Amino acid sequence: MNKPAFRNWQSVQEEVLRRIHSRQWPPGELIPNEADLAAEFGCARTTVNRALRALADAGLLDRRRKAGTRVAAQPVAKATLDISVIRNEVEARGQKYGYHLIDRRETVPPVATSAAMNTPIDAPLLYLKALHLANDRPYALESRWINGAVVAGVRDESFETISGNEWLLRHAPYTHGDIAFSATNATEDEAAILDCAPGGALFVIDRLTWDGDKAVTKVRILFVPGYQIRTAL
Amino acid sequence: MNKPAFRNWQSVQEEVLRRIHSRQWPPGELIPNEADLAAEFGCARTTVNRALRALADAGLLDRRRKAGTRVAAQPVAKATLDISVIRNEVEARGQKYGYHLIDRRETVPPVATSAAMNTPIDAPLLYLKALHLANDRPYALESRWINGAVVAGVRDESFETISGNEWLLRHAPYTHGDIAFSATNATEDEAAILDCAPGGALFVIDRLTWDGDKAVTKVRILFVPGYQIRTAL
DNA sequence: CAGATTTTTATGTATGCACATAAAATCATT
DNA sequence: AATGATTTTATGTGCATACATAAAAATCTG
Repeated sequence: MNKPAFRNWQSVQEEVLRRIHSRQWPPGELIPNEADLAAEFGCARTTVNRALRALADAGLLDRRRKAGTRVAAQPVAKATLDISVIRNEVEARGQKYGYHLIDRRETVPPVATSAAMNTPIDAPLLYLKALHLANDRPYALESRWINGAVVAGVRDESFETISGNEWLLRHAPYTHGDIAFSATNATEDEAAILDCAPGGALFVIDRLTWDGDKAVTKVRILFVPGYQIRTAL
Repeated sequence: MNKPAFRNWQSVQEEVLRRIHSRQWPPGELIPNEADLAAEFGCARTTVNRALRALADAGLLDRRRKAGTRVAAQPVAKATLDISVIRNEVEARGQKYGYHLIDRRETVPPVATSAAMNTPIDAPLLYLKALHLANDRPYALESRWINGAVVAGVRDESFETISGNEWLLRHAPYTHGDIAFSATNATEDEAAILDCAPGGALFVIDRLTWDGDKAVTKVRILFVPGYQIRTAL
C-alpha cells in the first residue's frame, strides 16, 4: 500500500467514512486504534482523534476507553433541526414575513401550565397569542406564556410589532429548555385563524425554556397544514 | 481578580456559557480573543479553542477568522433528534415491540416516487408496508420503497419478521439522506390500520436515503395520534 | 472458584509550538 | 477617490509529548 498522505483531519475523516460506507468496516465492527491508524495514515494521533471524535459526535462511531472504537451498529440518525426565529424561517424562503398580535393579557394560567412551569398555582402570567404570516397568508399560530417574575421588562412591552419569539431571544437569558414535536387536529378557532379546514392536521412545536430552576416561557406553535421541517442526515 | 484556574476545556466552556447566559456578553457582542481568554483563564489557547469551537458547533457563538468570535445574535436552537430504529424507540419506553408485515410486492412506483428516487420511470421497486406495535397497540405505519438494483439481496428477504428499517440498516450502505417531519390527516385506510379516527392528526417522518447518486430507499412513517418526539435544547 | 486487586491499554485531554488561512485594515498607486 | 497590493491579526489546525481516566483483562487471595 502506498501512502496517500492524509495531512489533515478532514481527509482522515473522509477515509474513515469511506471505509464505513463501503462496509470495509461493517456496523458493529471494532476498528483499529488511534495509534495504529495514525501510523497507517502517516499523521499524528491527535489528528486521528479529531476525526474520530467528530464522527462519534455525529453518531457514526461508538467509542469507549480501553474498549476501543467501533462502527455504530445502528447509526442513530441524528437529525439536527435548526429551530430559528420564525421571521428568519419565512424570509429564508424568500417570502414576506408578517406578524399580527391577537391577544395579550396577564392572567392566571390553567393548572397544567403553572404545573409545567413550576409557578404558584394562582400566580398570573403574561399570555400572548399571535399569528405569523408568510406572503400575507397565515403561517403559524403562537400561544405563549411568559413568567413576568423572571423576565425583566416584559410587562412594558406591547408585543404589537415584535413577536414574543424574537423579543425573548433578545432580552431573556435562559440556560436550557426542551422541545417536542407532534401533530394535532385544528380546532374550529384555530382553523379560522389559520384559514384552514377544521380538523386539519397541524404540525406542533412545544417548547419550554428555563433560566436555572425558573421557567421563562412556555410556547406552543401551530403550523398550517402542509408545513414541513426538514434536514439532511 | 483571583485566578479560579480553569484546568480543562469543559470548565472554560461553562464559564463562557455563564457569561453568555448572564448577559455579561450579550447577544451579538464580540468576546475577547482566544489568546486573551487563555491568559485570563490561565490555560493554553488550545484549550480555549476547544471550548469555543464546541460552543460554535452548538450554534451559540459565531466565529470568523480575523473578525473574531461573537455571541450568536439569534442562537438558532439546534434540536438534535435521535431517529432511532423504531424497535429501540419502543423498547426504550419499556413497552413490548411488535411487528406485522402488511404488504410486500415488486411493482412500478408512482411517478412521484421514481422521480424523487431518480429511477427509470418504468423500473419496478420493492414495496413494503408494515405496522409497528407497542404493547400490541398500533404505533407506526411504515410504507417503504426499496431500490433492488442498489441493495443486494433484498429480493431474498421476506421481511416477515424483520422490518425494512432494521434490515436496511444492517445490509445497505448509504452515504447521505434527508428527512422531513410534518403532519397529515389519517385516511380511512390508515385510520383502520392504526386504529384511530379517520382524519386524526398523524405525525409523519419522510426519509430518503442515498448511496452516492443512487437512491437506496424512500420511506414514510405515520405515527399514531398523540405521538411526540422530544429533545433537550 | 468467587471476589477483590492490580495491571494494561485505548481513549481523553492539556500544553507549547509552528504554521496555515481568511479577512479586515492599511498602505500604495493610479 | 477608486483600485489593488500588502500587512496584520484572529482563528484553524497539525504535531510531539505528557499525563489522566475508564474499563477490560489479568492476577492475586481467601
